[in-house]
Amino acid sequence: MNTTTLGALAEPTRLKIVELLSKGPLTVGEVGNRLQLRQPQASKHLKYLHEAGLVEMRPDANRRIFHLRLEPLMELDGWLDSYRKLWEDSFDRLDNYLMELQKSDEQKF
Amino acid sequence: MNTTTLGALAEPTRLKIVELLSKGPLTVGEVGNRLQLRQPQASKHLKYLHEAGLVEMRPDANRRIFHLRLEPLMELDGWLDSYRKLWEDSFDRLDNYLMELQKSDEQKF
DNA sequence: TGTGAATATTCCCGTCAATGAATATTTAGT
DNA sequence: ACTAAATATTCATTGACGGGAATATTCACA
Repeated sequence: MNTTTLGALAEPTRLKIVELLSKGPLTVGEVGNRLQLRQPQASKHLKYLHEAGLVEMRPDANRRIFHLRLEPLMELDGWLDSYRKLWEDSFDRLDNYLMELQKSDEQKF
Repeated sequence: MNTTTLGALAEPTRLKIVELLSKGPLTVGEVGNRLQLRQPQASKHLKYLHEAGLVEMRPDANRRIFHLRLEPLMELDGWLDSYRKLWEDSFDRLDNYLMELQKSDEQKF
């Protein structure tokens, strides 16, 4: 797994930006407005996200429109695959346990 | 989503520790050996992971056995849910596009 | 109670990154 | 060319964190 992606998401403001952009592309100013950021901070965080590959940019005259890149999130999702198996296994074991419990309960009647 | 989890995973060594512990519990020393860490670094990273809730500890006499906690990873998985929909949608659109392409190809014959 | 093994903690240092303030750059329209 | 709007960059400050080295703690056992 790529720690660059994780590092980019590990900062609260940047995580909010990602969540915001998941609903659609926005300009720097719009990101700043919605998250109550000063303009330079919005620019900086978006630059960081861009360098981390989490975001793409399309210039539009005076402004720059940012939109989310899904690839890093897909990679993260892939990384989680092996862990998903782990907790699915434990749910299976819990299921078995509960079914065994029920069996032994039934024997009481 | 919890940035604590993301922050803990964003450091390469800690990510390796998580991956290592996904295969089973280990002592501090064993973690250090397998990842070529000096003992204090192993201790520190495991402490960090513990405070972030990614790891649990069971004392065993002289030693401490660490094992992975799945809950934070499950939370991360849940956070990814909404994004999964996004790329599944784009795959759907790609499917549609390819099917339209095929249709128009067929018209050539 | 003394010893060795396993682990934790402390201190120092360098680096990175976040913030705020100020300033520079780019672009469209006149 | 000039201006205003949108955005980027620079600079200084501060705090977090990672690595290394040294030391402290804990525990079983004799």
